[in-house]
Amino acid sequence: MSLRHGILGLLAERPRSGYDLTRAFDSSLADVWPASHSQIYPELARLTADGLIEQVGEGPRGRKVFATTDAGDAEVVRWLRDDPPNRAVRDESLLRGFFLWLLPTDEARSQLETEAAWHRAEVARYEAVVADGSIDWTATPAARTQRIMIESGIRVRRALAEWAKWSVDRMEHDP
Amino acid sequence: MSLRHGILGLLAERPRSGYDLTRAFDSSLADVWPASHSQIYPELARLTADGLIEQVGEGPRGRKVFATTDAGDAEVVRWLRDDPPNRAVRDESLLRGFFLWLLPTDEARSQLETEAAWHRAEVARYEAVVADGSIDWTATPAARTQRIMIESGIRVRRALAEWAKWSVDRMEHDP
DNA sequence: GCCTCCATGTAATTGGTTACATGATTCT
DNA sequence: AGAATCATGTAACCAATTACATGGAGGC
Repeated sequence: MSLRHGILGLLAERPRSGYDLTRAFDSSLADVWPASHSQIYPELARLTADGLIEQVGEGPRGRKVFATTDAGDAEVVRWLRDDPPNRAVRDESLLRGFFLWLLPTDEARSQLETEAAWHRAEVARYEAVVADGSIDWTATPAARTQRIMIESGIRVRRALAEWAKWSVDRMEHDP
Repeated sequence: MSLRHGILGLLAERPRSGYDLTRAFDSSLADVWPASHSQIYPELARLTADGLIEQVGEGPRGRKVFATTDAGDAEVVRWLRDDPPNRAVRDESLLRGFFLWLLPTDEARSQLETEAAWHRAEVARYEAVVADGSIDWTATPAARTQRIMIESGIRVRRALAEWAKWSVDRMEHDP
């Protein structure tokens, strides 16, 4: 139940509304665990019913702000400590890769070049976030951790960009 | 509909049974698109009903061998050409990373060391497959493509192993 | 005779996506 | 006045996991 724990983890940092959570799952967490508001709002209701979070405030337009309860904080930590990570990863781009031999060589090559370009653009996007002067990545434990997680994104994308280029070169002299 | 196209792609290479497909989704494709037999058998029925595959043989223990039809072959190619890849990736290990600041530093460090070790072991596993003398990676277009896809696994895992080590070092002098 | 692997399927539940539905506030 | 953004929710559908269920063939 990763969505559940993702929400708990975000609320353990600071109180947020469903809308705030939706934006977090759509920006910083989008590359590891995307989630939409239609999933988040019902889960907030369940987490409240289970006593792991509670509403701690309200705002304009019916905004409801939630925070973790002590039980909720304990549950995230328990999850991190005791639940073994589910290492199943689903990546449609790479699945397609397995079947590229079904296309004419030049089309396959062109698709891999598109992949390389996409990953390079992602690296640039991450690097721009890191270089953003308005963020102090040493300010809090959460910020330091976030800096580390951005680094994982940079390195994975860079590896995939270089891999895609390597594949194109390899196909060049071995069609 | 990635499962559907994954099955079509595998059957485009050569005829297989549901059991064969299950093993493929559990070995070579496991790292990009895991799928279990309980998903595969109903999908084979749907693909048959849609005229994209057909049963071309049978074997002991009720084994049914399927192959793509011309329409099926055309559909995989159409998918590769026209459907933009869904780039949403879900990785629970990395999601957990975002919340490691909730653990005492030494526990967080130890978790990252476990990650590094796991990724290094995966790299070794892939490298053993590549080094397996009984496989000729230049024999067919499909084999050449598979070699390229294994390389993506090696490079991504290596990047993550090195990232995890980098994170531990970073936490060392900046707790 | 027993164990392992091969081989196929269904059912119940959970998780996730897409579409539907509504409305307040703020900015220009 | 109109557009963009903030803000919440539900419903229908599709995809995936886990559990249930069964049995044949081959090796030892």
